[in-house]
Amino acid sequence: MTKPPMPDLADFSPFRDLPPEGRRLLERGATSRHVPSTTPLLHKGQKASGAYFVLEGHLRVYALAPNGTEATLYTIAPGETCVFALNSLFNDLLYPAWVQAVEPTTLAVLPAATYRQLFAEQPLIRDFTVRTLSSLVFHLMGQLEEVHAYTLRQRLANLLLTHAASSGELRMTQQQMGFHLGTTREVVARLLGEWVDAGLIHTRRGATRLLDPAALSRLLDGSAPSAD
Amino acid sequence: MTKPPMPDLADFSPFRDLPPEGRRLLERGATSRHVPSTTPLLHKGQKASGAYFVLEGHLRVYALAPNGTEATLYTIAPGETCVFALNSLFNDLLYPAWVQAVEPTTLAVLPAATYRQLFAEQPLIRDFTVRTLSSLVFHLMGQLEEVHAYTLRQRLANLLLTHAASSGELRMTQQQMGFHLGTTREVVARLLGEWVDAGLIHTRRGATRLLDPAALSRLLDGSAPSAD
DNA sequence: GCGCCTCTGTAGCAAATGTTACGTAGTCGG
DNA sequence: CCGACTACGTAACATTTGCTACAGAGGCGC
Repeated sequence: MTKPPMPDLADFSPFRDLPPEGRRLLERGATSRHVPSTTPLLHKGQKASGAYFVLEGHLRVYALAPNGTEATLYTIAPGETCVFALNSLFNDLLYPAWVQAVEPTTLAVLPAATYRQLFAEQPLIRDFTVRTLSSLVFHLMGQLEEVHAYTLRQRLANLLLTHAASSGELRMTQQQMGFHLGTTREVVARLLGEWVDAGLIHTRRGATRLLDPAALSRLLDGSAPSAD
Repeated sequence: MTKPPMPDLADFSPFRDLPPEGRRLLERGATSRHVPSTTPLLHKGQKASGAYFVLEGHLRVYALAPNGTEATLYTIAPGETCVFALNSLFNDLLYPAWVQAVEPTTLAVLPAATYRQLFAEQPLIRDFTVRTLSSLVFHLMGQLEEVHAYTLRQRLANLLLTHAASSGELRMTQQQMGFHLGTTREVVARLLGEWVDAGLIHTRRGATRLLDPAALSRLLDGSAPSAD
């Protein structure tokens, strides 16, 4: 198969709309990098060397517990940036989590100096930066609240409801769901099992189909957890 | 008692170092507001109307679970800003948590328009904003990781170690520790009780004294939890 | 001192979650 | 069809955490 057209950083907002001198900076500084699936990109404690932008694919940012269980903090889709980079760029803080490509991913990397210059000179980049950081704060606060406020059962129901494609099917193994929620496969299987018995969902290898989304939603508030 | 000198926003970094036209903006726009202790400042879902800066006192940002348990997300000390405001300023997102004064607190409030103008015109304010957001992202990621990766026992030990004053004493009721960690007083009492028996700490009304910080630190990694 | 309030210590039970251990079923390549 | 691999189902058990209930102890005002 022929290579699909190589995406370019300059095609993405906000870089697309930069004035000429901004684009010239990009062209001079940006490099591109391809990472195969499941490749770890960044370790906890490592220092990020520049601003990373996802052009194609997906990155996953996750925490890793001493006992080996993972928990997804957030994911980064094409057109978005790894805020860890921004963090390190402006703060000299070490990155507090791990990053991994979940599918073959193309990144653009801007050296810290270039990004800082863009930030100083280009209002578009400033707004983009603040908005990105700000959304992330919002997202993280939501996650943090979720962990404290909801049971695993509720969070799993929420995962199914929010991530199911329009077809009503979530294509994800139970192991992946476990990682996502910071728990183990067995626990996920147990909970899904309950719902299968109750006729709310149907499971098969690698996917879960929602049969009664309304009933799942109801699980989210009522604290009465199981069927009795 | 005579009023202590009223702190002023213009005395704090980065406002202190603004050029004259920046300070003029401040003087015209900033208002000051005093909040007594334990006053709720902001509800979840409310929209923040401006940028808040703490001049005196402390604010606490927390999540509130349906069952009533709280969990501190972060606190805001004098000289710091409520990033929620920044969030709402730039993103039109609703604030995802609650805010409360934990002691009598004086705030400065900058209208959104004023802050946006400062951000656009003053490099100092830009840097301050990004650095603030960025530290918060860092902090929240750390918290999120902590919740997933460590047991309550470890998180409590960590709380004692990191928050104890230089005297080796933490002035906080067990109820407050519970709120902080998102659990209940009884659970805190049980864990502290273990450590009292083991001679690691000494408790009295309203305070906990560390007797053997080294032993507490050791609890943080070894997954062997209790004494046996 | 007395009453009232808040903070602490403790015990026992219930629920949620993690762990261990195995068996089954789908998928793929030969 | 066979073997290997991966994903899933399930059961029993250990641990952790939350919840209820109550008793004692420190502090404070009267």
